[in-house]
Amino acid sequence: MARIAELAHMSAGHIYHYFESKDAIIAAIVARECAMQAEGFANFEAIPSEELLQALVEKAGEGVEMNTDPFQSVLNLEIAAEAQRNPAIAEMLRAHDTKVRSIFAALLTTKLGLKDAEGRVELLFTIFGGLPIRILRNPGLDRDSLTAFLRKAIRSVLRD
Amino acid sequence: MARIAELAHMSAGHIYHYFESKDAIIAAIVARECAMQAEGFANFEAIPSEELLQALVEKAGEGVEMNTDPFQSVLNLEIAAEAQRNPAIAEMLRAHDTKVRSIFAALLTTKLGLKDAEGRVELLFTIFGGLPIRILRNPGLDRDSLTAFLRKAIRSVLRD
DNA sequence: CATTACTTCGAACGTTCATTCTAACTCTTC
DNA sequence: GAAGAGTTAGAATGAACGTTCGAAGTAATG
Repeated sequence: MARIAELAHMSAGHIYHYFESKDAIIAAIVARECAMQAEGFANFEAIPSEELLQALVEKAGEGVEMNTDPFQSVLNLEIAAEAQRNPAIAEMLRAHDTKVRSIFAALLTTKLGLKDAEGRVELLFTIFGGLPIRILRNPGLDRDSLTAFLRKAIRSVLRD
Repeated sequence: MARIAELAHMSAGHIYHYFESKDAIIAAIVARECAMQAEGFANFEAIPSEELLQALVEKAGEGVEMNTDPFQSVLNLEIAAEAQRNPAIAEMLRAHDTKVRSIFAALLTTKLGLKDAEGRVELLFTIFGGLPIRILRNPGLDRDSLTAFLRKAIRSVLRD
């Protein structure tokens, strides 16, 4: 709280006029991150069926960039760690995950005509969700090389 | 420390006869986890070249099982979170990661004759490293369905 | 100008936590 | 069985942290 107050240029006590507790701040951060991610997924819905596969393959680079970004990757890991000890945060994360999973699976089913879309989605989410851990363990990661093979994998997973 | 003492059936003070500090306990846990993981990778080296690809595809199921195990996945996420605020732990993780990455990449290069093995390894490590986050966000994850597509992806990534 | 409401501060509080220390206990050795 | 070394407990310590609270400051209203 002291550090947050410092960064927000206010006293620690003053923060409690905006947030009920530190947990409320954390919940707000997580909610904002979930909302931002949901927005990203919403963009896919506007893409015509015949372009979707190619678009997903191309967007892989952005996904790698975003999920290995120093700020974003640290925040995402921090959120995961918080969810392990804070049931309220875990619940937020799970509800959000269920939502984006079904959105994305529906996309694959209807636009790409794929069976078992849920399993494919889980694999893709595992990969992008795993990037923060990867960059933590190997900060010198060659993003381009990884992206190249990721694109191969995506094409394979999104094929019948 | 109180909780550790309770689980170890000793007083909190007594623990300090075995470990210098709480950080030393954490470092020991991380070192043990790294050693166990390194052992697992060492097993691959005994596999003949012509069986390796098939073995890796088959071992995917075990990898999913292990990395979504309630204890193991929570511990791995906890270690990652710790590394974010404890430089000593981060260094251990990175040194270990460099080691296993090069072991595995050498395997792919010499036994499977693959180029750009490093990139392939990064993708595989990203996937398995991402499983703890996946199971956290979706505890109801269908492991079999995920494993099926993971095997497809592995075959694709380990092809020329 | 006076009164009221809102804003902001920072000290104080209570709790939690890792760590230290002293004293008691247990075993070994002569 | 006495002495000494190693072991264990548990209270004490001091720091860190989230939160509360009263006072001081600022703006709005009549």
